Amino acid sequence: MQIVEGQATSGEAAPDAAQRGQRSAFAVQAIRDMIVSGELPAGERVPERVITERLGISRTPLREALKVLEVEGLVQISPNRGAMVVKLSLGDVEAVIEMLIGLELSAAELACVRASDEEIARAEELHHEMASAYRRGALIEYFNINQQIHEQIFVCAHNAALLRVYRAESARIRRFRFVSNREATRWPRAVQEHEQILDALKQREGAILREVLRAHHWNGWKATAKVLSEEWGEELG
Amino acid sequence: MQIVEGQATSGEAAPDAAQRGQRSAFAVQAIRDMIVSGELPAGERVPERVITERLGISRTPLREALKVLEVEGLVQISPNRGAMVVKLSLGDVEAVIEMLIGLELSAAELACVRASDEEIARAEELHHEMASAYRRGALIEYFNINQQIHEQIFVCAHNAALLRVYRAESARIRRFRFVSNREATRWPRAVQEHEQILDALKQREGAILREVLRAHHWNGWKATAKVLSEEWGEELG
DNA sequence: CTAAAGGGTTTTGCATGCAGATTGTCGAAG
DNA sequence: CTTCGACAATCTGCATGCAAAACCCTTTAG
Repeated sequence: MQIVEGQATSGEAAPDAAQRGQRSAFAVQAIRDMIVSGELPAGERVPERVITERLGISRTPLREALKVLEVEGLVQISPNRGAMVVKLSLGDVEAVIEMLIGLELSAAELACVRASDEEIARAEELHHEMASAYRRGALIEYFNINQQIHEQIFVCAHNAALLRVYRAESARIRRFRFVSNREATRWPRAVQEHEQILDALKQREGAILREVLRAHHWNGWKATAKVLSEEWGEELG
Repeated sequence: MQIVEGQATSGEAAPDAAQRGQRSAFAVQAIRDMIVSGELPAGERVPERVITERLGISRTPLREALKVLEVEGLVQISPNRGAMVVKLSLGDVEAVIEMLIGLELSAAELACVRASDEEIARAEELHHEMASAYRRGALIEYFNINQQIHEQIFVCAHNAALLRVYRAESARIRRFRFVSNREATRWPRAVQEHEQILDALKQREGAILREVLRAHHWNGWKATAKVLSEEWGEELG
C-alpha cells in the first residue's frame, strides 16, 4: 500500500517531478532557486514537510538535498531543528567578493599566459554582445553576458579548480550581485571598464589586467554595497 | 522489533558510534579519514553495505554523508551505481595547488594590512615551534605546524570566506601534500624559506611576502610532484 | 572464441514508520 | 500580567522494506 501511494504522489503532485535517481538533485536545484529568487527568505526555516509536498518527493531525497545545500553554504542545519536559509551580513558578502576578486586576479594572470587566440576572441565576442545589450537597454541580458565574460577569464586560465571554486562561490552571492543592477548609474562606466579589461587581455598584459580588474570589481562592489545597505541596512539575507 | 534491533546495533557494533543527530557527520569524518589515509584507495567503489556495517549506522545517514563528500569533491556518485573515491591526476592536483597559491597570495596581501600584532606574534610562535620540530626531526609534527602557519596567514587576512575555501580545498589534496614529506631533501630549504615568509609578514611587506610565498609553494610543489610522479606516474588517486 | 541472452544475486533509490526532540498552548501559581 | 510547567501537536533523525537498476555468472547462438 504505502509504496503504491508513494509512487502515485511522485507522479501527480508535481508535474515536473524528478525521475528516480534524480530526486535529490532536483530538490537541490529547486531549493537553490527558491533561495536565490527570494521565495525562501534568509533566516527562514525550511520545514521538510512543506518542501516535500511542494516538490512531490519524500523526505529522504529532500534531506540529502539539504545536506548538499549546507555544504554549499546556502542553508544551515542545526541538530533536531532542521535547516534554515543562511543569513549573510554585508560583511559576509564583502568577504566572499574579496575572495572572488583574488581568484579572478589569479585567473587573469594565468589567462594572459595560457589563453588561446580563439578563447580571447570568444571573450571579445561576448564583450560585443554585452555592449549591444547595453545599447538596447537589456538589463537582464547584460547581467548574464557580464557573468559569462568573467567566467571566460577563468576558462582562459585553463585551471579547472579555479573555475569550479569561482562558480560555487559566485552562486552563494548571486542574489546580491543582481541587486546592484537596479542602480543603473554605474552602467556606462562598467562598460567602459570592460573595454580596458578586454584590451589588457588581448595584449596579454597580466599585470595591467590585474589592476584593471581589481578596480572594476572594487567599483562594482562599492555600488552594490551602497544599494544593499540602503535597502536592508546591515540586516541582509 | 526493527527499531529495537537498530538501536542495539548502534550501541554495540561500533564502540565509537555516533549519537543521534551526529551519525551522518560521524560518517563524513570517518570516510574522509579512510580516503585520506588511503584505506579507501582512489577509484575504489564505496559500497553502502560495507560502510554501514563498519560504522554501525544505517544507510540513511550514510547516504547523506556520501552526498556531502561528493560536494566536497572526495567521491563521485553515479546514479544507480553508487559512490567511488575520486581519482585525481597529477594535473588535477596541480590545478588545485595553483588555485590555493593564488588564494594564499591574496590572503598574504590582506594579512600585511589587517593583521594585529598579536596575530603576527602567533605566526612567529608557530614558526619557532616548527623550527624546533625540524631540529628534533619530528616529521609529522613539523607537517602539522607547517599547515597551521599557512592557515595563520589566512587568519591574519580577516576574511572568513578566504579561510573557509582554503580549508575546504586543502582537504581535497591533503593526502598528496603529505607524501612529499618523505622527501626530506627539501626540508632545510623549506625552513629557510619560512624565515623569509615570517620576516616579510612582520614587516608587513605585502609585495615581498607574495613573491616569497609564491616561490616557496612553487618549490614545494615541484618536490611533491617529483615524488608523486615517481610513485604513480600519471595515475594518481 | 566472442557475443548475446537469460536469470539469480546484489546494490542503489526512495517512501515510510517509529522514537526522540522541539515547539506551541493553556492553565495555575506567583 | 508575567512565568513556569505539563501536555499535545509537530518536526527531525534514523532504520528499514520494497522496487528498479546494475551486476555477475552461466548458457547458447553465431
